[in-house]
Amino acid sequence: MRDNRISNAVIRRLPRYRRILEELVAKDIERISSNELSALTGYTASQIRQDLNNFGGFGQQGYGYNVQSLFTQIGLILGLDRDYRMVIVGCGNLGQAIANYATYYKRGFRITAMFDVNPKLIGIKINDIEVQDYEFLEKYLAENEIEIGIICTTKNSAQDVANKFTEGNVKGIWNFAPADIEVGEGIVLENVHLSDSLNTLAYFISHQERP
Amino acid sequence: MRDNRISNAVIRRLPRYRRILEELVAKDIERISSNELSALTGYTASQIRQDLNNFGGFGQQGYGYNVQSLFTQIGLILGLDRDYRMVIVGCGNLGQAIANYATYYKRGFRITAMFDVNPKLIGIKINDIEVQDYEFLEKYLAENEIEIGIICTTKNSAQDVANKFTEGNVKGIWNFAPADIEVGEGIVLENVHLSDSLNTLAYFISHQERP
DNA sequence: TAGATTGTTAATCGATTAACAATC
DNA sequence: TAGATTGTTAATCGATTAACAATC
Repeated sequence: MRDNRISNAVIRRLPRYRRILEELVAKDIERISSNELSALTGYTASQIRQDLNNFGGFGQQGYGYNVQSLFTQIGLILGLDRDYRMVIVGCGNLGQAIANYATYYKRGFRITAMFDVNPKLIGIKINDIEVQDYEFLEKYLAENEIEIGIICTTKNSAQDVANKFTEGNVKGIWNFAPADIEVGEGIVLENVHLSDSLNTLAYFISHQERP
Repeated sequence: MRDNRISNAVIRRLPRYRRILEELVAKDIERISSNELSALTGYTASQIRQDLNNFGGFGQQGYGYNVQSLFTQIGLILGLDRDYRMVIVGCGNLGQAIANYATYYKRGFRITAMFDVNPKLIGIKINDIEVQDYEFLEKYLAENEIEIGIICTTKNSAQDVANKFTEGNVKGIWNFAPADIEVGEGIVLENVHLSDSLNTLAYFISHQERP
C-alpha cells in the first residue's frame, strides 16, 4: 500500500466513505459506481476516483467498485484490522461517554483502564473497568503497552496528562480538553475541540442569509 | 462586517485564534504581532494577517494587534455577543456531558430543555433541567424559540430528531450521532463525528514512520 | 462487440505564502 | 525620524474538477 504523503484532506474523507459503504454492505448492495457514491457522499465522482487511486486501483472499468471489497480495503488503509488498547484519563460524563461509546460501538478499540483524581470517582466501575487513582497512570503505562491515550480532563490538567502519555509511550493521543497541548515527537495528536465546533456553529448561524 | 463568502478554512481557524487570545488576555499581555501569534498558533504570520483582513483591519502598522480588542472582535465575528438557546435530545452520558460542558464552560450557550425516550432517564434532573419525554419535543419547539438543536442519540434516531428540529425551526443542529443526516434548507449542520475522528487517529498511528 | 466506468493526465480553481509599499 | 509591522498585491503551491484514453 503506497502512502507517501497522502494529503490530510484525503485521509479525513476515508472514514466517511467507509461509513457509507458499511450501510451499503448492510443493504446487500454489491457494486457501486463513483457517480452513485458521489450522490451519497456529496463529493464529486472525480474526487472519489482520485482519492481511491492514491491507494491503488480498487475499481474495474465498466463495472465500478465492489462494495464489500472497497469497504474492507478502506478499513485496511485506516488500520482497522488490528486492535488498539486505550486508556482514558478523566472519568466525568465525557470520559464515561467515550468509554461506553468505544465499548459498545467500536470493535477493535478497547478501553483497558481509566483514571481520575476525584476520590468520588476512584473505585467506581464503568463497563467493568474500575476507575483508578491518576497517581497510578505512570506505573500502568510502564507495565502495559497502550496505543491510545484519551484526555477527558479539564483544560488545566491536559498538558500534564499528555506528558505522562508521552513518557508512557502511547502512539496517539485523542484529546477532548479545550487546550492546545504539545506532544512528544512521533506521537499522533487528534483533537476534538467541542468549543471550536460550537463557536463555528454560532458563526454560521449568525451569518445565514445576510447581505 | 463584510462576510461575502469567507472560506470555510478561515472560519474554522477563528475559534483557535480566539482561544489563544483569551489566554493572552488572562496573562495581561497587551499587544501581539502576527509573528508572535504565528509562534503560538502554528499558522504563518502571513496567513494570520490574511485571515484577519477578511474582516477588516484590526492591526496597526508598526505596532501589531491589541490583544483585548482582537479577542473581542473575533468574538463579534463568531456571533458570541448574543445568547443561544439549546435543546439536547438524547440524555445518556454524552448528552449529559454536553449539558455539563455548556452549563459550566460556555457562557452564552444555554441549555433550556432535554429530551429522551428512555423511561429511566425521563424525570431525572441534569443541572436543574428535568429530562422530558421525547414525545413533547415538537410541542416544546413550537412554544419556544430555540436556536440550536443537539443530537446525542443513536445513529438510528438521528434523522428523526433532525426532522423534528427542522420543523421546529431551529437555526442550527449540532450532531453527535454517527450518521449523515439531512437538514432543512437554511439550517446549519455541524457534525462531530467521533467515529471518524478515531478512525483518522488509527490511520496516522498505523502510518507513522513507515517507508 | 458496444457500453460503461475506471484510472490518470491536464486544466482550473482556491488557498497559502512571499514580498513589499504604506503607515503607525 | 527610524524601525517595526501591518495591509494587500503578486507568486506559488496544492487540491479539486474536467476530460478522455484505457479497458473491463
